[in-house]
Amino acid sequence: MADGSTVPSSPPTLHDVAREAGVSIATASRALNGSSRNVRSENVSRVRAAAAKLNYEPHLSAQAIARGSTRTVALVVRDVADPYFSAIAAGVVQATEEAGLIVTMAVADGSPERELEIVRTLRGQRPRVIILAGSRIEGAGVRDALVEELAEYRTAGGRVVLISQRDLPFATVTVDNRGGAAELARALLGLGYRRFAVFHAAPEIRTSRDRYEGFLAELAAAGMPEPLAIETGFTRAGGYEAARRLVDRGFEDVEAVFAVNDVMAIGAMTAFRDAGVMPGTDIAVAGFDDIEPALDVLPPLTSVAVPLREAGLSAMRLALSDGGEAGVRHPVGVVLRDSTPPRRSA
Amino acid sequence: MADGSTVPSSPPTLHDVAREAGVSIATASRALNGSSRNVRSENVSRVRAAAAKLNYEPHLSAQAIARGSTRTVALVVRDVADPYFSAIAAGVVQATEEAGLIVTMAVADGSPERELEIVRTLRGQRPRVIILAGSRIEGAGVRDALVEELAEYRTAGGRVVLISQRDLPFATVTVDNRGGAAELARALLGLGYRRFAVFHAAPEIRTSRDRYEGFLAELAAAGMPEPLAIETGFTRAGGYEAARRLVDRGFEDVEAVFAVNDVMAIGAMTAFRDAGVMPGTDIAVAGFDDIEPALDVLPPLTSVAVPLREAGLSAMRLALSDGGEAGVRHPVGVVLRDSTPPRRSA
DNA sequence: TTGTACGCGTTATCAC
DNA sequence: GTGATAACGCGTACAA
Repeated sequence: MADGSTVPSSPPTLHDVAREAGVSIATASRALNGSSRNVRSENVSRVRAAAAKLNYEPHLSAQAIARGSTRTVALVVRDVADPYFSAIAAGVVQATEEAGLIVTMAVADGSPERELEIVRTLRGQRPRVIILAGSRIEGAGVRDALVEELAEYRTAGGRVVLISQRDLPFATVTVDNRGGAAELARALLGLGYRRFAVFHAAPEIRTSRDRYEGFLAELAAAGMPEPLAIETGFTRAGGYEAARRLVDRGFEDVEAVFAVNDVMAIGAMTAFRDAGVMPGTDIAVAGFDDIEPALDVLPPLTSVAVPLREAGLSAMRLALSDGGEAGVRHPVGVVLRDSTPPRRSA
Repeated sequence: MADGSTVPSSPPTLHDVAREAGVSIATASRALNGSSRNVRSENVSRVRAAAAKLNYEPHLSAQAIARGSTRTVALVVRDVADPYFSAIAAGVVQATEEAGLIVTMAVADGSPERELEIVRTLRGQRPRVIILAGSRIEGAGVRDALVEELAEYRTAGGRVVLISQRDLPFATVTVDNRGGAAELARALLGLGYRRFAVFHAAPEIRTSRDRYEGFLAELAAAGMPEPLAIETGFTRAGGYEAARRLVDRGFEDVEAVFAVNDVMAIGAMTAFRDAGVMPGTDIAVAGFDDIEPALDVLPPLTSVAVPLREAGLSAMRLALSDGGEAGVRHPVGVVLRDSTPPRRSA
């Protein structure tokens, strides 16, 4: 029972490295990450060698507590599996790793209460940054509680960045949802469509509301009749269900459907087809986001391109460049495809 | 300048709570999360009230260092934006949150070296669990280094779980890739197909290799000629490109394409269509994974259903129920759709 | 340039 | 039941 015992051996500490290198703990610390260069280069290499030999890796929690700040970025999304959020997450993770930081992830699942709870417990992590993507915080008291919580966090030195949620006193990266929807409306009008249905989500979801309103406003400005509005879930299943409802009630004179995001639009296309209604032929369909699958469905989906990954990158950039409540707004662009073919004028 | 100064106020500590409640730090600690029940209930509520009033949240790093263990689960994936991995990640996150733990995420981007580097620095987090999904570790020395690194981590009390990567001395959750591919081959033979092309990825990607080999083995067992193999990327772009190559060379007598995952298959379908070759009509296409978009493309994609989210859940379950090198293997099932219509016998 | 010693916020081990 | 106090692993004055 001399040395070969390989039981729960704990990882080497700075102490071990120092001993191995024959220097003090302080010197070892300085040699490995000292902001001060005041260490004899010979000792530096000695310490580095010892660290490498022992396969030493500094205990991040210990560093955090000693330094008074962590290296983590907390990301809160509605749903990782949704391509919209996973694209944003990909951008956040990339930028975070490039900055040498660590991402922690939490899923709010569309519940404002859950989101508030997450933010509350998140503070225990003492993250450097909190990024909220796709929150749904228009609901009365929860909203205020969340704002207060975030404000307190910021007062303690944290950075808050919201993605796609403006009107809150924090740095924000948005996309021009209203403008994009309006542009889409103009494009569809230009193609000859006149009677629309809009599949939108609950107004608490800001993204949905902005797109919905932008579309409506443009239609109204063009003197068009009000479109048929169907409220449903902000998901593929929601789009599918809304399309079924539309088919069931008989869609009268509706010529084109605008679903406020692509997964809804794609779900709707499949529902139409399942009901024997051919998207692109019997009814036009347009979405929003221009996620990858939009190219792969048939007919390819008309959409509004949103730089999702870029939004994630911007969020981190914003967080690191301690700007105030500034915000960046990404432009979007309509992409016309075969799901909305030109319509022969009535 | 008395009390209203709201500058960088740091978050309340246990000390503050104790003072506010009029008890000692030790009592406060015990009242909030002490495993020992030896605290007067009156004091418990007093402390709880103080904590609530101050909006106290325990410093996780401090707890980690005091307790000697963190509450984090480290997840390493190839790419968050890929629906395959985001589905797995969703499962992992869900199970982790249910267990009251925290997920950190890192992206390996398909590089074994990067993955090794990630695992190395990950040890600094002292995570309770490391989950590797979709690694690519068959490459010579990197593989051994990774195994050694993980083994060392485990010796220090950490739990390692691999998803979709067997043959390594760690707990593993796999899906029956070989069996599923063989079953798919049988099904396609049953539909009357005889001449195949297979789009597969580099053999270092174990998942791809297993599916490829399973498909080949079944074909061979049935006395079929060897299929045309095209190696490409494990992504949508890879599938697209492989399909282009197949079209360019003229695909002779190939009747059906098996792409080793759905995103490749979907990319291939789009490429075929772009080239004027109608998938399902001019050429059959089958994939693997049965991700959601498989239902939305036209024709709907024949695939092999893999319980991705379940795999993520299993991984966490495995990690928490300190089993040894055990493993779970999820069954898969062929789902025939219109992308592989029955073929009139030759 | 280096080492000693203290502090970070928390838990755990003691006495009381 | 409770309160000092010593850890935990590290950074960093301060002194040498």
